Amino acid sequence: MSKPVTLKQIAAAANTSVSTVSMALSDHPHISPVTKVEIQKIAKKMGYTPNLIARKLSSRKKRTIGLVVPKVAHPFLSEAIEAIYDEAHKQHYEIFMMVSGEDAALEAHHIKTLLGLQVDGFLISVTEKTADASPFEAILSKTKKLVFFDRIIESLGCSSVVCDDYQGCYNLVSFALDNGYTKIGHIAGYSDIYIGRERRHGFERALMDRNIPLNPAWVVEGGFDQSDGHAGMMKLYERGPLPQLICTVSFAAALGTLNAIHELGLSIPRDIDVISFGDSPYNSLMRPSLTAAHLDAQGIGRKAFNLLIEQLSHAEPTIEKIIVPTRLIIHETGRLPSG
Amino acid sequence: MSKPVTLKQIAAAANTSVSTVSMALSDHPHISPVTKVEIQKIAKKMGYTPNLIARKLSSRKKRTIGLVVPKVAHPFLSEAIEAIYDEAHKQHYEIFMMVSGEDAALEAHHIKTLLGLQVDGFLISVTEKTADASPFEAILSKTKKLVFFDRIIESLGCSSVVCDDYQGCYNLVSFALDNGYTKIGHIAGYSDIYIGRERRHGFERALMDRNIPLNPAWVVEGGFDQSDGHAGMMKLYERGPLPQLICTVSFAAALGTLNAIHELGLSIPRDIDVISFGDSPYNSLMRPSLTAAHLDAQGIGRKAFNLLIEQLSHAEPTIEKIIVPTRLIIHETGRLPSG
DNA sequence: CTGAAAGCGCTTACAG
DNA sequence: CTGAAAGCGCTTACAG
Repeated sequence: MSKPVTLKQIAAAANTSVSTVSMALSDHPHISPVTKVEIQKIAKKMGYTPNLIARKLSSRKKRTIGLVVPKVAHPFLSEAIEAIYDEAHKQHYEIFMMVSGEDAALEAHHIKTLLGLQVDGFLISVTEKTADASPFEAILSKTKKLVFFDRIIESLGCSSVVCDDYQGCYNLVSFALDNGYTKIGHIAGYSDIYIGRERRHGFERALMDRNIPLNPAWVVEGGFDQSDGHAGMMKLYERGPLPQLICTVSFAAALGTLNAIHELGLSIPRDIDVISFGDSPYNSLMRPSLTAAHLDAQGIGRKAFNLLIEQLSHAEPTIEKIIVPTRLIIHETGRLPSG
Repeated sequence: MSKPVTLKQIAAAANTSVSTVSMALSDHPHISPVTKVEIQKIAKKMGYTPNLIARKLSSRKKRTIGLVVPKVAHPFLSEAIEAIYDEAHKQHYEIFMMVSGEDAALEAHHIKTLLGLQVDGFLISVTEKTADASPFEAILSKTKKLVFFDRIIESLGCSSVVCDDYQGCYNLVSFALDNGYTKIGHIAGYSDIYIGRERRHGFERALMDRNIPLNPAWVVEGGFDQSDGHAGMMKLYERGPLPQLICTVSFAAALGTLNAIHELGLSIPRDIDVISFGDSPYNSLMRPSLTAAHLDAQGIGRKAFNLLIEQLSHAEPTIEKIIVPTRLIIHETGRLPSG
């Protein structure tokens, strides 16, 4: 490493002091235009790159926020992350992102690191397994701001931005009911996870509101992944008479469900039909394409960032929960009840 | 912000000096076990979190690498990013990631920021539009290490990790040829972009090696996105007699091509068939599922990281280019030539 | 084994 | 308008 150029060296070259150079380079009003131009020219010629680490240490403002996510290669999260980065750049903030890999211990470790990196605030989407709230309490106890997005910890009473799991699933199932379906099942997530519970409630409420009995044998919990959808479908099949239609808790679960349907030699919509909470850009290319509730990942990312920035300006902690509606995407499925 | 606890405060509480506390906390051999335990206990009780910014400034080792990517919500990149983060964590490195959003000016700006953040080295996948090599030369001129992955700048003669675009496309097209196809078209990227050129060469060479004439009317360049695939297919249709099969330059382009085929009322494989350079987890769910060349995004990310780390240990710059083979995924398409 | 001191590269009052 | 000085919180030789 050839040593980088420092203010000191520029000061020597310009025959002036470090503080003058510092002020000149940051366009401080106390410095005369002439010397400013002069110094800036010299700095450029010497190939000066300010040491941001030193700047962060000595100045009050950090303009950095810590982002902790469970995954990156994930249809929802990758979009939310991109939106957060974009929004941060527009507002001249830096993002330090850490990836927990669905590992709660690693998540806690990353929070500690980010705290050490002196971020102004946190944007966090928790692990599937996060149970211990103490890492988050540590953030709050240092009076740093924290906004959860998508995956939250309810017990903490923090600000958060989530999609409307309950209403979105309610609307999705209602669409099928409006089209004449009555026997509807649910391949669900876990009820001890917020989004799983909310979606399931939406499903149940849609049936209740139309006085349609809920058949417990048609509801199976198991997770949010493709393999969980596959396992769920297999379990429903084993249990006996199938419902007419299944609402899956995620798009990935829908894919697994479709795979299972395929393997079982069943056909859609004759034997069974599928609608999905969660959409994908690939959906419209699939045969059949699935009627689905679309989550606004970018909107959630943007809103989470802006909510955090807003809270940064208030000294007293305020709690705000933003619920972003889902959008019903009507495709081929969910429309033709099989007699 | 309640001020964070510092070494100074711990030293006061422990009735000792800052340097002793510093050494005790970092388990330095010069400190007696008794005081170490004592100090560590006090530090814990006071809720000490080391200021990593200060540590980075005063110590030689940074163990931080800068990652610059054009996008995050991208099937290949999101996987590569995740693998890089994972590998970095395993080797106790931190990643500072910046997203250029396919904007070359922003990319240059991010590089400057990362340089200011004193990263040890760079992992970069360039923008589609990156033409000016000077930001990268600036990195090299500061004798920092730089490894390109996936999207590279050839003229720079840098270390890089890419997939085998040429051979992968060659193998993919050869598969169709082996199955009896002879009239094959190519919806290509751009030839002024490395991957576009390489894939096109692979396509052409596969035909040449079997003495099959190349019909220039069946090759259309236009880009790598879904919309480009759609436009490409439309253009081919307008030009007159279609080939039997089209090899697309990317999976996204394949999706666009399929959409266009659908709109045109054509059927697969009767009227036209499609194979794709680039795969997707959704592929197997599609009807038809596409025979495709699979890119090992995780492998490329991991190899790029490890190559950079290896180079960090050598003082003299060494140039190494790693080419990761693609894997042929045989699905429904590319197998049944229509008479 | 412990501590005083210098230094990392910058910013920011404070004098002049 | 310019500069000397203190300080950000740590690490690292160097004495003792």
